[in-house]
Amino acid sequence: MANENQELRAAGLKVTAPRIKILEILETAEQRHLSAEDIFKLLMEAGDEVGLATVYRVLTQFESAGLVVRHHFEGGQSVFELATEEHHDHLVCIKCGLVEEFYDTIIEQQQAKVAKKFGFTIEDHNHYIYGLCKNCQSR
Amino acid sequence: MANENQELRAAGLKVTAPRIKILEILETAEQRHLSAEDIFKLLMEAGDEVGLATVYRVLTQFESAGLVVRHHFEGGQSVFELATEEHHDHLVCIKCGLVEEFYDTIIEQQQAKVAKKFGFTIEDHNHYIYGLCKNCQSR
DNA sequence: TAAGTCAAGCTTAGAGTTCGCATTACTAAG
DNA sequence: CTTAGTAATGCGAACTCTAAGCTTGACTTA
Repeated sequence: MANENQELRAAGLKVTAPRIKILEILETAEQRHLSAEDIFKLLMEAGDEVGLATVYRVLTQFESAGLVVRHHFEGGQSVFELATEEHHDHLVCIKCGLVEEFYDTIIEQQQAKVAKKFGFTIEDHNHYIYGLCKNCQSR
Repeated sequence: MANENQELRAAGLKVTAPRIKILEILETAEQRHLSAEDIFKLLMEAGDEVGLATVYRVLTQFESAGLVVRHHFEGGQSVFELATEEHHDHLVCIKCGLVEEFYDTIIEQQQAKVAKKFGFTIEDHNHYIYGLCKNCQSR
């Protein structure tokens, strides 16, 4: 539990109750990918009094600090996930919302080639594949 | 000019002044990728009285009809482009907004493999590469 | 302990997009 | 060609998501 304290300090952020709670939720929730609202609701359910504005602020700070990554899946709010050491992209089920993470060396390499061909230097990329997961196909 | 009429009819859409004008703009603007606001402004400049709500409505209809494709580039509005026969993805300059289109067979193939591995059937995908274009690098 | 700094909370604001409803325009039938 | 019926437009208001302002409260440092 003092774990979060250290992570926050390491990220150069002051240790405060909202930040600890939000980090805790990100680390323990069943869903890895959560929207600000999701987190807000989980806080409410836990009986924690944190304003929605604070949730947004804290998530933005976490993003700047590299603790979390923000994604914009099709047609909805931003979702946040804890940053991992390795970059990865996402497969999203358009029916049930299931999110799978993938990393494909070949795709990454090809991306670099494409950018080079156009004279671009890559800063970032989004690669989302939308479809139906195994479960949702059979219904 | 009667060209647009036919396209609209072919798409199963009634031929109306706003739809003709918007289609015209999409076909003739220097920028292939336009936001609803962009289109609205161009209409205004041309002296055409079309409501912003109508621009959104028409674009949504065009999208449903398969005439245009909608994209959500990072951090802003949706942009629309005329649908092409062939799918393609995008390189976006985060400084000047330049958009380049690319199609990479290998990436497409790998995507299919990834989806298969996870048991997904692909419905759609977004693949945006963000970076600096040649021009913006040198400044 | 007192002063200063930074975060939290709450409300308000803003951007982007959509909705509701009265009016107008297209289409098809007579 | 005219008319009725349906569908689209225009306008404003509303809505969603997110961020900003400002005051209050908490923690740090002297």
